Amino acid sequence: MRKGMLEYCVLLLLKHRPSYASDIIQQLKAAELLVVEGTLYPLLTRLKNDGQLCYEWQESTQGPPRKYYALSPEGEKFLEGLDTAWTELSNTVGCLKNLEFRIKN
Amino acid sequence: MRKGMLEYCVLLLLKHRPSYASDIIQQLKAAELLVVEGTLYPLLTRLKNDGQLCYEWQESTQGPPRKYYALSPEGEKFLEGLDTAWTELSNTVGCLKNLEFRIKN
DNA sequence: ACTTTATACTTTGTATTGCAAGGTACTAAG
DNA sequence: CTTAGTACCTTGCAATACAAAGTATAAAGT
Repeated sequence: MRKGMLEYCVLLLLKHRPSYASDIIQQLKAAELLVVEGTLYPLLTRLKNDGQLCYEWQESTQGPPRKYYALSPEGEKFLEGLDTAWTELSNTVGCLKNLEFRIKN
Repeated sequence: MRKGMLEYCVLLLLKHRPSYASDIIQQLKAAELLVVEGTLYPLLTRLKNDGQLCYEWQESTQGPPRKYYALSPEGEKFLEGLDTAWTELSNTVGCLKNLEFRIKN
């Protein structure tokens, strides 16, 4: 069911604050969404290639440098579209659940 | 983004009322979820093969007979699991959106 | 110096899902 | 007996998620 939602969740996170992959995974885990590297890295690369994200390398005090991703202006517009889609999907499910509710009572 | 949500929506509909494919498509359209035959038929077949749905043929007054699908007891349990997953996903997105809200104001 | 550990980024192969497009079959009307 | 309407089904392709394995950098221990 989470399919396709990851993109939205990652963009929401990055709008809040630019982050690098491992950090994103930790933040999503805090929001109870488990993602693994093999899922996230290709997603970030794809969003960058599509122009929705940009990144810059930053040194780390504890290991190799990190790729900090952030939303591009294009990405912000794209995210607004996803916001709309999410709202509509939410409404649809709510509508279908109410249907179920009505029959039960 | 709708990936994986269709299954949930279809099961919600069928819990409400057993239906056949073309009718399901119409009902989903009424809930503003556009689905096409090439998506729905394989989904129904898969859910039936997994034991979540069962069906029976019923004559129609206006054309060929229809395959009415309904939830099996197993399917009802499965749907409860999806209900939980949906609630959690909703919470996760809400959480991530609030993060965004806080930074904006 | 060299190995180990921790951190971070990347790639490959596979399963699942959604969809466009095309096909089959039954019924009723002309 | 052809046409139109309805309904069901299949095939091939693209996109997404993931497991698993690989590469690379830096710091700490020996």
